[in-house]
Amino acid sequence: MTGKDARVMANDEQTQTKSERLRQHLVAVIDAGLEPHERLPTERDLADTFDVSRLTVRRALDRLERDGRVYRVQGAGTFVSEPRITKSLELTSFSEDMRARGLQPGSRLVRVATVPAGARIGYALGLSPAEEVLHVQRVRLADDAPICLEDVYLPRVLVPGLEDFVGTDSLYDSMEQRYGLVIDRADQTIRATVLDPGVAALLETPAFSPAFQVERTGFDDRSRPIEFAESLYRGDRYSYEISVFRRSGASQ
Amino acid sequence: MTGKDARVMANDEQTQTKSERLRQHLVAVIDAGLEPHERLPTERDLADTFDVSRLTVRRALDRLERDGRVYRVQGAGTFVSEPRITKSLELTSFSEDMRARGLQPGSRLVRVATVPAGARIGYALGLSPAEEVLHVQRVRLADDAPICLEDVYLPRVLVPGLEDFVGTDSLYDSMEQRYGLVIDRADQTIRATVLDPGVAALLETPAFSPAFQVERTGFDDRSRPIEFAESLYRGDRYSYEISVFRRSGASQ
DNA sequence: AAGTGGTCTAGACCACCCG
DNA sequence: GGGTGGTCTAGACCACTTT
Repeated sequence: MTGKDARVMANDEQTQTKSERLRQHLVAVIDAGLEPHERLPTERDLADTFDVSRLTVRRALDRLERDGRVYRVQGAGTFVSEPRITKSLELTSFSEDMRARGLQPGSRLVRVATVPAGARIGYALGLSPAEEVLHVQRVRLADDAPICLEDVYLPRVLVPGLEDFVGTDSLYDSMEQRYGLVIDRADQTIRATVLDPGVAALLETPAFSPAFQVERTGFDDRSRPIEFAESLYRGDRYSYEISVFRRSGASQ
Repeated sequence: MTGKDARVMANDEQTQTKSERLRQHLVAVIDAGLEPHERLPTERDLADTFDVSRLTVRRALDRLERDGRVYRVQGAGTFVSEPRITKSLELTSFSEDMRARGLQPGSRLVRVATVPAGARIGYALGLSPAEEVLHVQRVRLADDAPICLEDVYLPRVLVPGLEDFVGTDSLYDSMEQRYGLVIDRADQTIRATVLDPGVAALLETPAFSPAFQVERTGFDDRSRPIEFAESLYRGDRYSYEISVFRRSGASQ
């Protein structure tokens, strides 16, 4: 009963685990004034202070370490990391991505249509080539300037009637709220290319400018494909900033 | 004492934790013949079978889930994932990367020199602009065809005498074996660009071909910068294949 | 020698799904 | 309701670094 009480008690704003609340608290403490390489309290001290088990403390610190906020040295302690410029690559919507870069996201609808999937898109989505998909083509904007041309393909059966809302709402908000579709993971292939004159015109940039070509297949939390997308990003206005880590486990 | 005995006993080949051994065992079981979406034994069953605690089982499954090998559904079970085409972005050397793509890695040394860091490289490495860095420029090959032009800068004080081995050994093997320098994490910025005529000639490709420009700062396990590198990858011969995940923790 | 993080145990309660 | 994964506890021993 104590477990449940504690959980309910502290839920002023959000339903969260103890370790997640502790993690957020530690982030606040670090941001409030700890210097890089300054030592945090020991795991046992934190456990005592916040009246949780040491395992719970370690879970919070594990996440902070994965996020690059702290590093740990066995026998010595846990220390604040040097501030990072880049974050690990995350699955974010275009809108979130632009806001994180301090830009105002926007969108210009080019085409909405129901079409047969065809071989390539059908293969990516695990559909027969004859099965219908909803095709949404948009020019994505940041501060009213074109950033990328995006073609999204969704299995028709998963999103009946979605075309009526495409112009107005966020596509992914609609998918989540109307159909319960949430993309949990996406596999991407990123290529370097140059823009065809037609695409270049849509993106208001010279023909043959450098660009990223991104193919993405989005999966739900049970690894079922629910989205295939192709995007062309202006190379002069977009870059990837990512952190990569040495793999711990061998083989795979 | 039982813990230590068990650890020593099973260390025929490697020194590993119980959860890591269990993880590798499960990978072998999955690869041996489990179908996608087939259910694994329950966590409690695995704990009994392998005579470990449930937490240890969960640690193994956590890693498999992060690697995309399994997915879990609360109340239902743990299931084998659909095979993945792409893996999460990992910190690998060029050589490992090429071997993973089934290509024979190679290298053509262009320049080795000791130079002042300058403002940009010094900033990235946390050095004064006047401090000396070792500059190694190489054309990296796959199956004897040029893939990228790579400029690596290392603080001179960290790698005294390295220039004598640059032509012969793997650069990162040398750094690790001679100086104990291991890159644990790297921050990268990836841009789309086209190749200057000079670089294009080195890479044996037409001028103004599409290319990736990659800036990388490598850090050791205590978040100290130990390497700055710039690479230009031929867009026709290189692409990024990565998985991205919905972030679990909020804020950050 | 003392203290730190790394790993593990045995047991408990919760939220969720229906094999 | 019974079984599943998700979270948490209190305690233990190990490997490692160092006030």
